[in-house]
Formats: sequence, structure tokens, C-alpha cells
Amino acid sequence: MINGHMTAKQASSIKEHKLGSETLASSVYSTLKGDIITGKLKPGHKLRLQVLKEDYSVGNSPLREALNRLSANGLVMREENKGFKVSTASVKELQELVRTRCWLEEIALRESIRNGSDSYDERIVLAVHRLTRSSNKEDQSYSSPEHQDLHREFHQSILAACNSSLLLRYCSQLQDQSFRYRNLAEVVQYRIDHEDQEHQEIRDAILDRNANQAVELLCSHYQITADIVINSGNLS
Amino acid sequence: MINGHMTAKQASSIKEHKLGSETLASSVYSTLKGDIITGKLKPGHKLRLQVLKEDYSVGNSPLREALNRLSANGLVMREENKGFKVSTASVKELQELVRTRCWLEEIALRESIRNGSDSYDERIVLAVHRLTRSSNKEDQSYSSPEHQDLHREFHQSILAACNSSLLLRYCSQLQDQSFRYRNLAEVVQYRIDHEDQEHQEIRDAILDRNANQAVELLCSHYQITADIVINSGNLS
DNA sequence: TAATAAGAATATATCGATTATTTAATAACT
DNA sequence: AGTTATTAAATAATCGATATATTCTTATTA
Repeated sequence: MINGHMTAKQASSIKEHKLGSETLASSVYSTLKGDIITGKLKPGHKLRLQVLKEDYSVGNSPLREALNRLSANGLVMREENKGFKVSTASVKELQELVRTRCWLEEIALRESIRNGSDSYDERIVLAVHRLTRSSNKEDQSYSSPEHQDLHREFHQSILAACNSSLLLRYCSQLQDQSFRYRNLAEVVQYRIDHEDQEHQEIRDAILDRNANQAVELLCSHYQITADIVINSGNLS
Repeated sequence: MINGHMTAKQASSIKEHKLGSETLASSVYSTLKGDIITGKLKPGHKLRLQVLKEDYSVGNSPLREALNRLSANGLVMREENKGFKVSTASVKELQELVRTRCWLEEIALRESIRNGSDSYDERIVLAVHRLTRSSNKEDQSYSSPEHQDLHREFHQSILAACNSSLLLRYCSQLQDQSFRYRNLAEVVQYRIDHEDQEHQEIRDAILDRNANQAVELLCSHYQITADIVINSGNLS
């Protein structure tokens, strides 16, 4: 039998399922989500059940459950009787994404700054420290999953005190989608350095309780990143 | 064999599945969603697979797929290895819900008013007309699903021009959850009349392009409804 | 009473088979 | 040729039966 459909996939094998009591469906969900965000599974890519079953070594049920969750989160598109595919990526959609993300995060950020406690500040300071340190490692580690996690953590930390788990969930979803776009453009060290600078400015504005400036900086941070992705020419 | 577990359910049998090419999973999804929003399935209620299978006359796969979608939308809670239950309802969660809904809809409403075209206005006018007419029917039809659909349509119509399908999706989810809470308190004609009045005031503010007032009216509209639910004493 | 162990119930997952729909390929026709 | 029908293959969706694992319940023991 030919495994000729291992085209661009090279699926991340499901992690040790034994540890903890995580469900298989949840494992596949996480792995699939990761593969989509990193770009291992490209926008628009058809997700054929049979292929996925082999690539991820799981049965029908957990796979379909994972895909159904993902489709509810916007990373996967589902069409009745036609199955699933990775959500498409276009300039138009990216612009809508950035716009919406700025709207929601402005609220979450202003509320967080209003409610912010010491532990709120400390989490941010720590996040920036770790992120910056990671960026400055010798070995171009800024494209590693660890660096992405640190980046992710920074952006979550500044919204964490908004007092709405609903809003946080939506922001998290928009972040996932933004990171997927971000990974469509190859990121260079120069941009990473600049980003770290922007992160620090945002942090300082927050610590100063200067909400207007923090929002301004945050949104332009997102806009710049989006423009880079658009100019990379990898979008329809 | 006893059908003794038909406790408070009386499941809405799956609608004609033949028409169109809707998937069984999608049918169950809609039906389940409806039963949760109307309160036929009560907050916190354990959703046992075997019971649901019989009540809705479907197999394992489409049922679990529907539940997975619902859990991603917040109407159902999923716990690893422990299955599904209808999301709980509490005063605290309702307050967070209202707060978040006001935040998001303020944005969507202001944007819509800014972009609003003739067809935007017309859809709103029509929605108010139909809703009011339905409320004034003799036969207490204000608790019918048709009336709920009209009510739903009004609230969607005023946000429709915000130019972000993402934001609209989130608003729609929050609306679903709000309606579920709303259905926990028995609604009386008096309140319906008052609501219609509020809807008309919101419509007028929008037609006047008075965004500040429209937002003000909309949010207090939500707050009043929430207070009624809270005072009904049906929440933990 | 509290901790533990056995047993029942339930959720999760696999597999194979079946139906239905979509997609592709082929044939027929104007 | 190019469009339309028809047929065939591929794939999605579903079921049912089964197997395993985890949780829940109950009984037992210290």
C-alpha cells in the first residue's frame, strides 16, 4: 500500500495518551489544532477522514468529535455531507479578524487595567521577561513552539483581569486564528526584536495605568503584524 | 421495558430529516439546542448518552458530534470521561453574561449605526412591526417559538451592519445563552408590553442615528430583563 | 466513622457494514 | 465542440455490536 498522501502533513503523532485521564478526542483536538495553527495543515486543505484516521492513528468517533469542536471554534470549516477542511485564509478575512480582535481586546484590556491587582502586574512583568529572554537566545528559537507559548502567555496575561471568562474565551479564539495567520509569513529576527520592544511599551503603559496608550499600542501592534503577513504575499 | 426516564423531557422528536440534505448530527444539534434554550432540558441536567439516544432516536455518533458542538458554544458542559450536562445557571454567571453581552453589542451596534444603510433600517422596522404584532395577538402567543424567533430577529437586525461575522457569531452565542436565562422566568403580558416599548425606543434611536442613546437603551433593556430573571428566584 | 475493595453503570473508542451524498468519469446528444 | 445525462467510484454519515476504561455506587472491613 502506498502512503502517497503524506504530502505536506507529517502529522504530529498523538502524544502519550496514557498520562492523566485525557480523552482521545481531546488529544486529537489539541494535535489537530496545533497542526493547523503552525501551518502544518494549510488553509483550505481538505481534511479527509480516512487520511486523518491513518495519520493520527485514531478511529472515526474521536476524530469526528475533534473536528466538530474545531469547526465550532472557527479553525475548521464544515460543510454538510461534504466533510471538513482547514479554514481558508484571505486578506479580507485577516482584516476582519484584526478589526474584531482590536475591538474585543480593547474592552478586555481597559477592564483589566481598571481591576488590575499586584498579581496582574506581576504576571505581565514575568511574561515579558521570559518572552524577551527566549527571543534573545542564540539559536533562532523564536520560531519554536516554546516561544509561541510565551508569546501567547503575554497576550493573555494583559487581559486576564477583565472579569469575564466569556470574553476571555473569545479573545483566546481570535488569538488562535491570528497566530495561524502569523505563521503564514516567515518571521525574521529583526521583526522579533521590534515586537519585543512593542511588548515592553505595552507593559509599561499598563503598569502606568495609562489605558488609552496601552490600547493604542496594542492595536497598532496587531495591525503591524497583520500588514507583514499581508505583504508576505501568502494570502489570497 | 419501562420508559420511566421520560421525566421532564418529552423530547422534541427530530424533525423531518428528509427535506434538504441536513445531516442527522445537525438535526440533533438544533433540536438539542432548542430544548436547552426553551428550558425543556434544565440547567445542570445530566445528559446521559443512552437516554438521549432513545429520546431523540439517533445513534451514538451524531449525538456525540452534536454535544461536542454545543459544548464548544457554551450551552453544554463537557467533562473528560464524565460526559455532558446542560450548562449550569447562576446569578453570578448571568451577571457576567449580561456584562459581556453589553460590551460586545455596544460595539456591534455603534458600528452598525455608523455603516447603516437603507436596508439596515428597513430590516429593523420590519422586525419591530412583526414582533409587536405577534405580542398583541389574543392567545398569549408571546411564549411561542414563533414569538421567540421574531424577538431574536429584532436583536440580530440591529447589529447586522457591524461588518464582522466573527463579532456577529459571538453576539449570537450570547443571545442564545441570554434567551435560556430568560426562559427560566415565566414572562407575563405586562413585561412583554414594556419590552415592545423598549424595542421601539431602541429602533427610534437607531433611525435617528443617536448611537449613545441606542446603546444606553439597549443595555438597560438587557439589565432589566436579567433583573427579572434574578428576582424570579429560579437561579442558584 | 473512614478507608477500601468489589460490582454496576456509563463514557469512550474500535471495527465493520450500510446508506446516502458528492465527485469523477463516461457516454449521449444537439 | 460543448453541454447534458448517466453511470461509477469515492467519501461522508450513520448504525450496531463490542470492548475497554473510568467513574459512581454499594458493601465490606478495619
